[in-house]
Amino acid sequence: MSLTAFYPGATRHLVAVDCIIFGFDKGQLKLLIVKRSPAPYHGAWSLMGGFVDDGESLDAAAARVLKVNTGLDSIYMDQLHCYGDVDRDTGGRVISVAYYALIRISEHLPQLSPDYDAHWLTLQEIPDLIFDHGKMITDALMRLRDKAHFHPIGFELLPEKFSLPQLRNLYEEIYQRPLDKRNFRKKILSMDVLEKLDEKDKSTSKKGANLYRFDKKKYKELTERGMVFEI
Amino acid sequence: MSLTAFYPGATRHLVAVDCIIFGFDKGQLKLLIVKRSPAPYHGAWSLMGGFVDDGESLDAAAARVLKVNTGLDSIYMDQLHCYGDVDRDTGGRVISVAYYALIRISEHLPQLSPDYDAHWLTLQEIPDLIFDHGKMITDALMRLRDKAHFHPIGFELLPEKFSLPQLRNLYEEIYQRPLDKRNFRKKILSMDVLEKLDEKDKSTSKKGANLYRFDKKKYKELTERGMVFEI
DNA sequence: TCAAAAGTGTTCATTCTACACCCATGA
DNA sequence: TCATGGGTGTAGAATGAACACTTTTGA
Repeated sequence: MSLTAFYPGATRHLVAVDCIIFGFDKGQLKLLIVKRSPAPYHGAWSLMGGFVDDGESLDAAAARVLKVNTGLDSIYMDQLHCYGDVDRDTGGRVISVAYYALIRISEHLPQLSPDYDAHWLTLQEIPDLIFDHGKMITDALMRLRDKAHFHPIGFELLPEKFSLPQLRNLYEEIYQRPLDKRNFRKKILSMDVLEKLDEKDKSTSKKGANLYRFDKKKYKELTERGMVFEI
Repeated sequence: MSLTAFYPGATRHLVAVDCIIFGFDKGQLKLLIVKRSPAPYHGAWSLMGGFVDDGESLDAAAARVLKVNTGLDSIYMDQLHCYGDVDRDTGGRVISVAYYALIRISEHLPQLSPDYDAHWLTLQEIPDLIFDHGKMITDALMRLRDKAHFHPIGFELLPEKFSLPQLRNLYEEIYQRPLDKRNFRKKILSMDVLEKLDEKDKSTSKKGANLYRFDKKKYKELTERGMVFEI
């Protein structure tokens, strides 16, 4: 059964996915940005992207682009928005579906090989990007804030074991404002979704900070009983 | 400068927009659903949709589909999500960008002409729809709830002049739970974005309910000063 | 012993929730 | 006059925000 039998004459479009990749490293929120090799705009900064293939879902295309560029698998990804202005890509009409991804830099990418031309940049370091990629990043940041507020996605950016000061630091970066140490601790612990480990992280202080682990199972149980995660 | 010079060999896709159209009438939240005429699935229930043309942005395509189907212009529309599973459309691979729209039924569409085969149905009346249109509606409802919570989009569904009981009724429909009369009134009035008119709506009671109007200008001023709309 | 970060409680202000009676009016 | 929906206030509970000192330990 041919497609054009049903939908004759409709215009076909190039459809791409672009990935806004967040990481958290040395207390700072960072984005993975590449120097573009394909024309047009060779050498310009851009997000990682690629075209959606035949027989490939959008989600799969986004996962593939991430995998090809970073080698990573099983990463948290979520669709951000579909960008469809006619002239958004100066190389021709391309509709782009943007996804954002959250990566544990420390575990997965101790350092990117420099010849890859991919760089972890802080929000302040982000240069001008091609097309509407700058807008995509702005939108992704807003989405990250909104989402992090009511969903436990922050943990996707931290190592499996983390300290409360680390976690607070992360949220301070995401929200771009200071959070009270005691109130933060009270709130997150009151939700009862962190497992306190018998281990300390001594890398940032002599006393050492207790390590915790996010308990997914417990979180699921509690939300099913109506608990609302909020931080 | 030809596109394929830059992007040779990339697959082109059919891209559609589908519209989830919300209305509020007789105290009930409703959706505009059509009986589909084009093959495949002639006669089945579906959302309004259409293909994205060459030289047409996604937003423009969504607005066009709405205009063609309802005659309406300048309607609140917002992108919901881009649906891209390979087999989502059984007639062939079509990527669909879903938009939701909010319509003042009372002002614009007192009644739809029955020969249009478009129908305002309550959430309970919605039949099984083709493809993933049911999922789109579920997603749109969740989005409407989230958005209505912190943005004054409810007013898009009401006539310009409305009473507080009417407004409360709308939010009860959106959230699917009863709201306390006094607390609701207190909250919405405390935000100081409603203009109290010197008019009453006597259609639902002998005493009559005072009419109000949403003051966009005031709302804008207040949000610029940091006020957060929440209901 | 001291510098540096981790950890800990309380108070006050604000917001949320629950709740019941009078009012205006057309039938 | 009465039935119907519109309109109003308060008290107690819960939550949020502000704030300072003690603990641990490696250098």
